Amino acid sequence: MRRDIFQAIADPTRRAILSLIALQAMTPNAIAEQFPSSRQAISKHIKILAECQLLEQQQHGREIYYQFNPTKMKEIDKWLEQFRNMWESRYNNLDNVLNQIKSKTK
Amino acid sequence: MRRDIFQAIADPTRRAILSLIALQAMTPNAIAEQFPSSRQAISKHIKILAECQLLEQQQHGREIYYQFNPTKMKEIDKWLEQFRNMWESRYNNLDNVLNQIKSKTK
DNA sequence: TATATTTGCAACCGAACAGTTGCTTATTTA
DNA sequence: TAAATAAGCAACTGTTCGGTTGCAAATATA
Repeated sequence: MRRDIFQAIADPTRRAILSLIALQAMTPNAIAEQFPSSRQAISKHIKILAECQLLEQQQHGREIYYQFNPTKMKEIDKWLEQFRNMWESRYNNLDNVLNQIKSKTK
Repeated sequence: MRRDIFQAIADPTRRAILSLIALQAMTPNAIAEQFPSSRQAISKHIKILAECQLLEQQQHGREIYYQFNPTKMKEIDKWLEQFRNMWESRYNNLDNVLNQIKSKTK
C-alpha cells in the first residue's frame, strides 16, 4: 500500500477535496455532498489524505471536521525546487533572444 | 487510460527519471542502466512522461535523446499556487504568536 | 549483405486502486 | 429510552498500474 503525498494528489477527486478543505474545514458528509460518489468512497479518499497528513481532524461530538494542513503540501513545492530554476532560465534565454533581436533592429 | 501530469509524477521511478533527465538529455538505454528494472519497464515510464509532454524527444539516427520540458512542470506549480499563501500565512501567524510572546516578556 | 544494436509494441500477470453495498459504533435528539 | 444521524470498517468487484517476456522494425557496423 503505497502512501505518499505524490500518490495522494494524483487522484482528481482528492485534489478537489483538498481545494474545498483549503477554503474551510468540513465534515465528511458535507464533503461527500459536493461529489457524485458515495459517502464511503469520499471517506476512503479522506482517509488517504489524512494518512499522509494533508488533512487534520478535529472532533466535535459525533462530527469530525477535517482541515487542510498546508505545511505538508510544501513537500511538493520543495520537490519542484530542483526544476524551478530551469523554467526560469528558459525565460531568461527567451529574454536573451528577444534582446538580440532588439539590438539587431536598432 | 488516465494520463495527466499529476498521475505521471505519482510514481517514484518516474520522478527519478525526471530528475536525471533534467540534468542532461539521455537515451532510453542510458536511463534504464540507472535503474534495477528492465529496459522495457523504463521505456513504459518514458512513454507516459512523453505523452504528458514532460519529456521531448530528439532523434539521432537510431538513438533517441529525451530531454526534460520544464514549462510543462509549471502546471504543478500553478496548481500549488492556491495553497501557497496558506503556508505563508501560517508562518505569518507563527510570527505573530512569537511577537506576542516577545512583547509580553518585555 | 549479414550481424549487432537501439528502440518500440503486444500479451500476459499479480498487486493496487477506486468504487459499491452492508454492517457496526458512537453521539445526538425526540 | 428509542429513533435518527455521523462516521468508520469489511468484503467484494471491475479497472488500472507496474512489471515481465517475447518479438518486430529501423539503423549502424563488420
